[in-house]
Amino acid sequence: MKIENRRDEIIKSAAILFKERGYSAVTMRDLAKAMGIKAASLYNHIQSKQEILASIIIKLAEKFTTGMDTIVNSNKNAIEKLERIIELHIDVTLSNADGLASLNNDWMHLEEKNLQYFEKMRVDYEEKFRSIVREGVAKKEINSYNIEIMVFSMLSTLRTLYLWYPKKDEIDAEILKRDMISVLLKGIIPNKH
Amino acid sequence: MKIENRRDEIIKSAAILFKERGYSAVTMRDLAKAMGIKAASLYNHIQSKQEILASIIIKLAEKFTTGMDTIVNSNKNAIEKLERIIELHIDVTLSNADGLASLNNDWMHLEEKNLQYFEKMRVDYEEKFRSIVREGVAKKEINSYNIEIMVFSMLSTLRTLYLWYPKKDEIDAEILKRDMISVLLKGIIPNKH
DNA sequence: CTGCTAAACTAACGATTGTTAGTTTTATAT
DNA sequence: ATATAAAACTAACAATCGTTAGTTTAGCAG
Repeated sequence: MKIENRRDEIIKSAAILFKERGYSAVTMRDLAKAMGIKAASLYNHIQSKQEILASIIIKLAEKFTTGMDTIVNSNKNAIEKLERIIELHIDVTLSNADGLASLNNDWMHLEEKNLQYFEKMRVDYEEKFRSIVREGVAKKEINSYNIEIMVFSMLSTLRTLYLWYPKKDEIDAEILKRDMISVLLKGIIPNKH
Repeated sequence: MKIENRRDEIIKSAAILFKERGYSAVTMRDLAKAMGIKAASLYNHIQSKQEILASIIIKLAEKFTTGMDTIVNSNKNAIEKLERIIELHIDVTLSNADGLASLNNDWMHLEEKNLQYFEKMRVDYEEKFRSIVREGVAKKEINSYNIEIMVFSMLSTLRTLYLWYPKKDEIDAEILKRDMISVLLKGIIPNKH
C-alpha cells in the first residue's frame, strides 16, 4: 500500500497548513505547492478536500474517545483519573500537534455525517469528564466549586496545549506532565490545614 | 453620524457569523443575508471585508492592552494582579463574546499593518502576564513551577471563556469570578501546612 | 411639493475555488 | 527491452468570491 504513504504525507502537510491559516483559507493549490506538485495531482491520492479534514479530525477524536474510555473503566479515584486525562492530552498533543488545530477550530466544516459523529464524541467526552469531577466532589476528593467552571478550566488548557507547547521544546515532557498536574489539580483539591 | 449605527450592526452581525464559521468561510453574501440586504449594499457602510475583521479584533485587543496596563501600574501584589486579570477577561468576555472568537481564531487573516499591530499587542500582553508571575515566584507568593506552564494554563482558560460561558448563563458573573479565581490560582499558591 | 442624501438595489467584473478529463512521465517487475 | 501501473502533468469546467458602477427607492428638510 505505497499509496497510503503519499496520502499520509498529503494529510500531514494539510494539517500544518490548516493549523496556520484554517481549513477554509487553505486552497488545494496551496496544499499542492507545499507538496511540490500540481493541485490536480492530489486527486490521485485523495478524493476531496473534505476527506482530508475528516481524516485529520476523526482519527484524533477517536484517540481521545478510546483514551477516555480506558480511564473511565480503570479502578482509580477521581484525582488519579484526572491525572490520566492530563497525560492523555499531553501524549496526543506531542504525537499530532498540527492536527489538533483542525480538531479545535475547523470541526464545524465537517460534512453532515462526520459532523454528527464528531459532535457526539465530543459531547460524550465532556460528559465523562464531568462525571469524574462530580464523583470526586461527592467523595470529597475535590472542592465543591461550580462543576462547569472546573471542567472547562481544565479542558480549555488541555485543548489549547497544541498552541504553545511546540514553541517551548525546552520543556521536558515529564516536567510538563508533573507541573501541569500540579497547576491544574491543586486548585481544586482541598487544602490541608 | 447615523452611518455608525448601521455600520455597528454589520460588525456585530459579522462577529456572530465569524464565530460560527470563521472569517474565511463567511462570504459577504452570507453577511448581507443575515442583515436582510444584498451584498453590494454593505459597501455603503464599510469599505471591505478586511475592515470588518480589523474593527472587531483591534478594538478588543486594545481593551486588553489598556486593562493590563492599569493592572501593571497598580500597587498590588502578584496574586492580586492575577485576580484583576481574571476579572478583566471575564468582563471583556461578557461584553463581547462573539468578537473574541475572531480575536482568538482569525487574527492571522489581518492584513500586514494591523497584523503587526495586533501581534505586538499580544506579545506585550503575554510578557506582562509573565512578568507578574515571575515577580510572584521571586517573592514566594507563587510556587516555582515552570513559568510558561503557569502562564499558559491560566491564559488558555481565560482566552477560551467565550466558548462556553454563553451556554451556561445560569452561572452568575460574581460566582464565575470567585470560583475562577479559586480554580486558577489555588493551584499555584503554596499550601499552608 | 421639491430637492437632497442615505441606503437600498441590479448587474456585472476579474480572480479564484474545488474538481474532472485526458495525457504524459516515471518507476518497477518480468 | 517491454509491459504495467502509479503518479505526475496540462487544460479547463462551473460555481463562487470580494468588489465596483450605475440606478432606484425612501425619508427628511426647506
